[in-house]
Amino acid sequence: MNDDPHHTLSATSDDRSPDLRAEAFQGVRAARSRELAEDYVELIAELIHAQGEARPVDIATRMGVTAPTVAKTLDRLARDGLITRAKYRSIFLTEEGRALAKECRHRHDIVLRFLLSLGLDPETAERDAEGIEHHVSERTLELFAAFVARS
Amino acid sequence: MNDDPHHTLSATSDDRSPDLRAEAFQGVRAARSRELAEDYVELIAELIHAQGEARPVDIATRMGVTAPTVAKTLDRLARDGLITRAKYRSIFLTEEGRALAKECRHRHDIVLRFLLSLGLDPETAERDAEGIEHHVSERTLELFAAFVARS
DNA sequence: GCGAAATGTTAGCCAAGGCTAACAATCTGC
DNA sequence: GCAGATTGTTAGCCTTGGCTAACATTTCGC
Repeated sequence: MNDDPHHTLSATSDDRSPDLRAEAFQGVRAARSRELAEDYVELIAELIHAQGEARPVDIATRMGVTAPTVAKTLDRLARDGLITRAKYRSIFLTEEGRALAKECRHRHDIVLRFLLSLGLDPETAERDAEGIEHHVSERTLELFAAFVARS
Repeated sequence: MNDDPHHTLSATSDDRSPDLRAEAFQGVRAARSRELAEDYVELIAELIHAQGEARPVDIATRMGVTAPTVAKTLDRLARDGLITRAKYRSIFLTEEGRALAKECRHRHDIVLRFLLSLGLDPETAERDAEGIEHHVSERTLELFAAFVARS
């Protein structure tokens, strides 16, 4: 797997070409730029389900940010076609937003259940899942799901 | 594990208090703000090991960004005490930078080996590890390491 | 050792995602 | 139905992390 005789840095030293490496980082950056939108859409879907509507104040509370930050982010989501909103009214997901929410929920669920299967306590599992879910490829997700099913 | 009779949203519905939820997101945001610094420091350590020195041009190539972006980021790292640099000279890690690099390398290794143990192909494993490593708690890391050792 | 190529820096632009302060609208209780 | 509380918006500021264009320095080839 690795015939570097030195082996000093690590047992999994990264000998990929700089280009491949650069691609990986670009992928990570792309994922990062989607993360916030995914978190919002997922939360909005949840609020609509749980309370019948999604209000900025509830989003702010649950995201741990201030109301103006929520307003600005919601404007971006609307611009990007994920939600619709009217002044002083609660928020609705577009078809596209609902699709994204569903997909995120699915990924979140699998990651969370995977971590729980490994034996992680629920609170840490929830925290880690929140961060990890946006960085898991389709292939990895399948492996996680298979592991959960097997356990 | 979950006695919610509805069970309509998901098998792992999130009934944490809004405050706990907000904390989780704050943690994720904190992790995000550290990510770039960690990636740079890790890469700088690697370059120093592999080539004897870390030059901005190599960082730019491997991170997939332009030279001015690297320059600006390096200024922030210097401001934050992770590296030292002189104009037109190559980059050095401070004691603190070296410690961070070591820690990151360790986390990266475990996550990567864990993904490989699950049966993921090396290229995808490397890509996913890059994104995941910053969002894995100490507890989770231990579980990953234990899994690798067991397999 | 000089000129060209490679590398590094500076200036200035942009968008995202935070914040506070100030104001506007809606909702609630009486 | 109005006053006060709650909620929502707007304006303006900041940092981060991207970019291009322009310029400065260093290094390399000969």
